[in-house]
Amino acid sequence: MVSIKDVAKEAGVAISTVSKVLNNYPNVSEETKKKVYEVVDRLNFVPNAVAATLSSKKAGRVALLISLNNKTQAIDEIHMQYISGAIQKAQELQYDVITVFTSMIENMSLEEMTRYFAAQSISGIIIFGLTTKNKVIHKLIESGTFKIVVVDAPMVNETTSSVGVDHTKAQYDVAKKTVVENKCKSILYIAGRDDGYVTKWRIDGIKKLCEEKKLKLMIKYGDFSELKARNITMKYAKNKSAVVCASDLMAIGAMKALTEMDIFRPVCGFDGIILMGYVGKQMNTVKQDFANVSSNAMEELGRLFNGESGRNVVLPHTLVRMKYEDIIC
Amino acid sequence: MVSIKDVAKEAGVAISTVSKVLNNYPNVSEETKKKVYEVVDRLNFVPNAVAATLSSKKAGRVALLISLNNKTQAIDEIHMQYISGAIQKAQELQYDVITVFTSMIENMSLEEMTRYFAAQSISGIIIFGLTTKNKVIHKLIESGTFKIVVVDAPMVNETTSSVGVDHTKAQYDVAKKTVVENKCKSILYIAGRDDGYVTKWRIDGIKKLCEEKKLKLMIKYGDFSELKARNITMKYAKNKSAVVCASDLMAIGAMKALTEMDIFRPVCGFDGIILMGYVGKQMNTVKQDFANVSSNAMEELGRLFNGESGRNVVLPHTLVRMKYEDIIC
DNA sequence: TTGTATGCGTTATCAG
DNA sequence: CTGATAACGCATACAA
Repeated sequence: MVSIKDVAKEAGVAISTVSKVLNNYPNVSEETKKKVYEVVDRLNFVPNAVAATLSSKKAGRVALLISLNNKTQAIDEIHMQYISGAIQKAQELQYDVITVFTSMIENMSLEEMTRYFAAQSISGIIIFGLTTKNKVIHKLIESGTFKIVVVDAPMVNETTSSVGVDHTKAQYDVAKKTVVENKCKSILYIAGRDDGYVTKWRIDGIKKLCEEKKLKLMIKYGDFSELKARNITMKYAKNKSAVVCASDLMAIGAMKALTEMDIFRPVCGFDGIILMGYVGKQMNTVKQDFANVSSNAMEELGRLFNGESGRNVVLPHTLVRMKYEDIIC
Repeated sequence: MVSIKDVAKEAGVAISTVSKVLNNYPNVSEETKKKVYEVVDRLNFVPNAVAATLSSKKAGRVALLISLNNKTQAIDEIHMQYISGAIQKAQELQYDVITVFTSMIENMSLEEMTRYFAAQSISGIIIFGLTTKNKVIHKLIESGTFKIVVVDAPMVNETTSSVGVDHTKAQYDVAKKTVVENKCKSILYIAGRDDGYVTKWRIDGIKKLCEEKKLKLMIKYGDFSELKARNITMKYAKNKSAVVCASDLMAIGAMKALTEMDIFRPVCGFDGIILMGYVGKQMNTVKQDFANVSSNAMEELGRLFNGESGRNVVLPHTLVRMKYEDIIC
């Protein structure tokens, strides 16, 4: 294994000089730079990331904290996009990434959780799928021990940023399009889980629309469950003129129910997952670019690492109709 | 941050003693053990994994190498299962895990790739989705530099194990069931990509069945593409009595084509992905437990770390019919 | 501009 | 059975 020592010897300079060249320190002559780079190239040297993080005080290791609480694997697509987007950007920024599932740390106290991350020299964490119920993680965020970026949750402080689309506006937009297209008068809204931040935001969106358009609105909680959405639809959709759902999966459940009931009601979803293309009928949905979201989250973490303070980052969304022809390949 | 030094001081022993206690070295008195553990507990000490891997010579960091070449996100489910299964088991075995996508290393030479992993102190690699075309990775395997477990590819040597279901038998089983149920006489087989190892194995399976049952067999390569499977079906399915596909996605494409052609032919798939439940009609498919596969791969890597030599590990598969009622929740 | 020396938190090899 | 002490590979304050 060729180390920085070998490079130094071969180039006829000191270890520290090589280190300086590699880390772009200002006071190094062009000549030695060239010399060092030549040897680095020739010996095919890559600095040992483990040694670097041990030695350096500066941030560079980040943990992806992912909740796999939902049993349904149909949304694995979303997590996978999150992971690959984050890892891609991390490589660009030269950060190391470890992936952690909440199931691995769910019973820890704040102390234990802090140690757990500290033991891995983690300096930043990106949290996906945080609910209001997870108290320990909230404490972790408040503690300020780590730089944290939360996706789709309104946590912002000196060491914490939040990243995500504007769920209120997105829900408003997609519902409006559906309602206008079909001249609807009353809406059955199937919300997510009451412990989810996005749930509240999206409800705000649908409420705003209904006030503006003077539509009657009934809100039921479907817990992001396809089955519950199905049952709710069976029970309440008949005398409504549209079913607006807070997720694609619930929209699929609602649509299947309507088909069975043999009545037509426009349905719209939220997320833009590929699965939507397979269920036969088209519908409007909000398309989030999940890889882009987590890529942005990683960049935002970079800002925090550089000493800047937390903020709220809003990412764009688009409205789409997904049909089979679009997704087949 | 409490370190081993703090523990040593607090317990009134030497650093090395603490280390020995923590790593279960033989020659330590029960008394000092108890003393050390008490302090470890009280100070909530967790050894720094980064420092440990830098210092220790022993294997403990593994890379998950994942191909995301297919555009279709419908199979993200599979990758996600692979990842979570591997990480779960790794935590159990006290290994560190990093996730690497082939896109990040695809243009590297053997040298560069070796450095890349070495730079991260990687000692073991689990490879998913290897094709015959990736020459550099084959060289990496032959080099013996790392302990490697390959999923679904027949690479076995002193430092390499392979893990996966018996694809030949699985293809034979699922096709047989379909053929028998429907009393078929001739088969259109839509294979995967010709550079995939599983493709060859599965073809062996269908050939064996056709010989046994004296069925006429036509084989076409669908490249695991839903669209190609669709086109192949359109072109050749009419005068066959069943369509056997080497993947669920292709089976879905075939089924959609048959529906459009307004003819019925039994179709069977391979993989058992959730998506199958959404496409309306049921069909037979092979269910692989992907999380279990990668969990086993991680365990196998552990064996290699312990100095044992490579081998071929065959995991069980099951036959299922997936319908909507089974997957909704 | 370059080199020297020290430390990061462990593990491992000795000597005691 | 226990304790110094030298690595591990790199970063960095400080000296030259």
